[in-house]
Amino acid sequence: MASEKAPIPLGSNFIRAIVEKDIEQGVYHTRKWAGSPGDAAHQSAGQVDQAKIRTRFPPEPNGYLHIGHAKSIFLNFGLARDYAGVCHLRFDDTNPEKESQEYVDSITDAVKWLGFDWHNGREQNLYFASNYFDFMYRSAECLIEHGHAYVDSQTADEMRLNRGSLTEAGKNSPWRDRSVAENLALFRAMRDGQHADGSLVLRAKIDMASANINLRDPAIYRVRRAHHHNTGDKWCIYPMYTFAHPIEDALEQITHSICTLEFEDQRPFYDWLLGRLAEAGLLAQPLPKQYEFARLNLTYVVLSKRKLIQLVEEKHVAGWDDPRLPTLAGARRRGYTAEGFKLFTDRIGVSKADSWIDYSTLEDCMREVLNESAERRIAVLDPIRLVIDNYPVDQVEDCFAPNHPLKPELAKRVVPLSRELWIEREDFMEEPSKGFFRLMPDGMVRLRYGYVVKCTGFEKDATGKVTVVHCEYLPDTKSGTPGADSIKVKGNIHWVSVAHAYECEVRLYDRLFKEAHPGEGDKDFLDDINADSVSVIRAQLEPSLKEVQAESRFQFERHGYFVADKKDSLAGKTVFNRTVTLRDAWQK
RNA sequence: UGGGGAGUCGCCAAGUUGGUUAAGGCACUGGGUUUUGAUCCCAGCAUCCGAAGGUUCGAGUCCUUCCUCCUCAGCCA
Repeated sequence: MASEKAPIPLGSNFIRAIVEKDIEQGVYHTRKWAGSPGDAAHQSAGQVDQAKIRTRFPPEPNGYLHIGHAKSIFLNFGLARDYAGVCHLRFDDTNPEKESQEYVDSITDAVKWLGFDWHNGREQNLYFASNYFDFMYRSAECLIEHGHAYVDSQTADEMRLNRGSLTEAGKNSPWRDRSVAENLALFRAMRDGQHADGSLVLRAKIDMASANINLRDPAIYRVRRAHHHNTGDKWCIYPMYTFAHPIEDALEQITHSICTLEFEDQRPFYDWLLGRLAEAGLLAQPLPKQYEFARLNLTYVVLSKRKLIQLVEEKHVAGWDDPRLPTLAGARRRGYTAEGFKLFTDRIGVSKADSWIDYSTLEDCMREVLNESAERRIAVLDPIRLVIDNYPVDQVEDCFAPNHPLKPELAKRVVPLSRELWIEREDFMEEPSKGFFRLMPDGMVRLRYGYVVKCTGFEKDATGKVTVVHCEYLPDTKSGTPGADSIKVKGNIHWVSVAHAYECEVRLYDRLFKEAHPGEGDKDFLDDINADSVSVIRAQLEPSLKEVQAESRFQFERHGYFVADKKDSLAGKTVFNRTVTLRDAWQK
């Protein structure tokens, strides 16, 4: 047995491997944590951190979270959960012009909805980068004092010109060799509002000839007179992401700072900055390390913030929570579940390879979760009348339908049967196509949970459209009675009693885009919008569906999964959204 | 064309320091069960790891060359 290889845990990936190795080697065994973010002095006065690792999910509050973020959330919070660590929710709010409280609120909602929590005992690990502005300012002065940063008076255009190109080295700024005293005075004047927006910028002093352009004296502080959602008008200079992010991680004692691939080139600066600040005694060791994974690419949707904002602002959709949007708020209204997203992220894995996940993979995950959890109900979406001519006019009888075929303990409910029923238009064919085994002239079919009926005729209106189908029922064949199987029929259709039906609004959603890669090439992605991405219908539902709680999810048998819309449903007037159809192997 | 990454079955993705027949999931294809053309069950599904050379008793794992794709030149994140 000892010679057998250990089984590979499901969901094994390179980041888990790194974390496991770090824990095994005790890289963070002596790491301290004073109970809150802080500098070296603060943390060194604390205890050895009980959290084995600290990760963080650091969104910028400048938009709504989407499915791509779900991948990152499950990664970061999941790692913390699996390795006895904690994960911080941190708002990376260093650019006041784009950020707002609305986004902060929607983001916290979404993370909670996915089932995560940033509390660790009494510790509440919800942070804002803007709360570290004082320390960031101090760090900037520290860099200046050690000759690692300078104030540049070049214009943005000049800076760009002197940055060089991918193949050519950049040129030093004429202001690169200002004295420490002058830099300090200038930087303080920037802070004190004595310089116009854009007139001066603080730059790290590294190497204008570096092959890595991010090391060619990156800008780390800019003058920007803007009202900040958290700090108000206290500051007129704001740190850049490049500078702020590593510091945020270090102050929070993050061990594994996980981001997407496009930040790979940034890692050398991340390490450079933290190294300089740690050697100056400002930051506690061990320092956080950055790791990168491939972001999610999903077909048939757009996940870029710019495009999502455009869809919302130009009203191509009804808002950030439009059920067709890949935002988490939209997915929630669509009826997608947190469990489904968990399954999805487990299934797609984490690696550094660029990949495209087909949208159907997500839908499959939602189906899988919903199949297990959603109770069954009956709904006729495109009704035509079925009259059982040999059924007594005023008779009503109870039929019993299981609430969940896989869970008998959920019992059965009563659905009333009477002479006139609504059935699905597509369940009747005057001239059946090959393989069709539902209702057809002279054909027999079972009314699900009721009787076997034989079609005896049908009526059409002036346009040739079938309006009524006639049939006769076989009294001995009621489901659940001994004679039920006396006649075997292949077809089995659902129905709702006309006299008892609850008519209601149902929204059938489809993909927002008709192309797998919206806007691919030089097209405008808006041209790929699917004009039929939603159709609002009046459906006939079984009576038990009239009063249901918002966000209740059901499988409408033979159709798919539906959710009671949490926004537009009124008491006694539920509106349903189609989450996803059932798989349908029948090639029509 | 400089730097940094990535290329393993249709789509994802494991593959420790090179060691026997290349995990797993999804999809797909057969077959079975089924009062949802759903679910479920069973079986099948890469002599091959971007390509070509090389090292080795032995290579997806090491070396060389080449190819393809992604990414970086914001006072965005």
